[in-house]
Amino acid sequence: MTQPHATRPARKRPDRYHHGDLRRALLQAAVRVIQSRGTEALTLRGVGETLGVSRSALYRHFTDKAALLAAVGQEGFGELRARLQEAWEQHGRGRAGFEAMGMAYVRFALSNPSHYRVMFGSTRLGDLRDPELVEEASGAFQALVDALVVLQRDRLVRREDPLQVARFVWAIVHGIAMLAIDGQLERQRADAEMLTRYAVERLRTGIAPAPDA
Amino acid sequence: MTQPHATRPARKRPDRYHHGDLRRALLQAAVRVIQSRGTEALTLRGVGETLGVSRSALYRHFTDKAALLAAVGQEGFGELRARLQEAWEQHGRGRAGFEAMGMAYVRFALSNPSHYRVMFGSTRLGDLRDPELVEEASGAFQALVDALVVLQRDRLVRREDPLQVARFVWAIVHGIAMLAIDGQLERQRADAEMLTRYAVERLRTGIAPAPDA
DNA sequence: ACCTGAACACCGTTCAAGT
DNA sequence: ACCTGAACACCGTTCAAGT
Repeated sequence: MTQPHATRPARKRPDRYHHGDLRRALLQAAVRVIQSRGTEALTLRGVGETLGVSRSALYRHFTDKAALLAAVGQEGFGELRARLQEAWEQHGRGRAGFEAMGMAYVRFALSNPSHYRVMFGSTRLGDLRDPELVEEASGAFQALVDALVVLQRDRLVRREDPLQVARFVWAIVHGIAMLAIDGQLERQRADAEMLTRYAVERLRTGIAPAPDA
Repeated sequence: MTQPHATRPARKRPDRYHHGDLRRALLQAAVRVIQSRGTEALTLRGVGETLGVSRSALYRHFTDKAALLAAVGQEGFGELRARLQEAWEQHGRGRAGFEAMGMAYVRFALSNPSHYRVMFGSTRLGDLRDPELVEEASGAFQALVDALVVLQRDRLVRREDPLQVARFVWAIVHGIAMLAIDGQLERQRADAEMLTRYAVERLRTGIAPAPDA
């Protein structure tokens, strides 16, 4: 207040030398670009420019573009896990909760298609897979395993290896999500949600005719 | 035979002006690069060079790189349909044939991971989807629908909308294939095949406990 | 420690020009 | 009709240099 408004506090100066938490800013900017304009549109020059930073400043915080994408993917798996746990807990940790998880999974993917693709695509970029990305992906998968163990305890799911059942369920929602994202379902969102509901029901009883039919 | 061997038939001259069927040659070269070194390694300059042709010759036959990739994807869907039909017909068009189709699907994807990715990824490249690619993809999907209709007739599958059942089954094998390709299953091929077998069985009877359990 | 700016080796695409 | 070769506007990455 005592200063003339020509010299603002440092946090307002866009041309200052050090950039608070540049790594975090770069990551958020990358996520924003991917969300709004797709992964193809993500360029290191572009994110640097929006942050008012040189295009090579990024290399102080990420070894290369693949590492940046791995961080984006990691962030996505964290969000996905949160959505799955919310759905499970807010719908009674039973059959309804299980269906809600499936819907939440597919909705997350369709609401963040480019981000979702990076989550699974960036594991193969770079020679060795980013261990932190793998860790976060395991966390999301574990949310599914945990739910299945509860369903098994309540005799709603066969008592087989929960990891195997979880992989099966994961493949189904991942398959639906990817088909929808890639435009293989006619009316993307509506068909994906209908298919998810159908899948949850047929997952329970199978596609063989009912015994009394 | 009457000509001296210094002047061979035109088809043997590698430096001739016109290139028999350049479009076909470009497509095959692109498939070869994608198979052996991945989609990232596919450059128009590269395929031109291996064919001894300028890098812009390609634009006489494809509107751009996305169109070339769409043609690659189209070719892949044709091969996939052939594999599915083979498996179905050679295993008795029944329950065994259905499982064989599932295995054939996943094996095709794991044997041609980059090609498989292009098949599904190139639908979103380009603003309007290549109609020939869509057509070929529908053909592969139809092989699955046809099999399900037979299974329904023989009372091995519920008599619901076969398109819906087919989408469900497709999502499962696609999900397994994508997870395996992206390195989300520990031992890629072994886990994918085990999971496929498991899926076919649980697909039949569901994951709910058996009625007499 | 952190960032810059020029340079390098790549891309896809276009277009006037050749045959 | 079909292809060439130079040019253009982009990339990611490196590295000596600045503060």
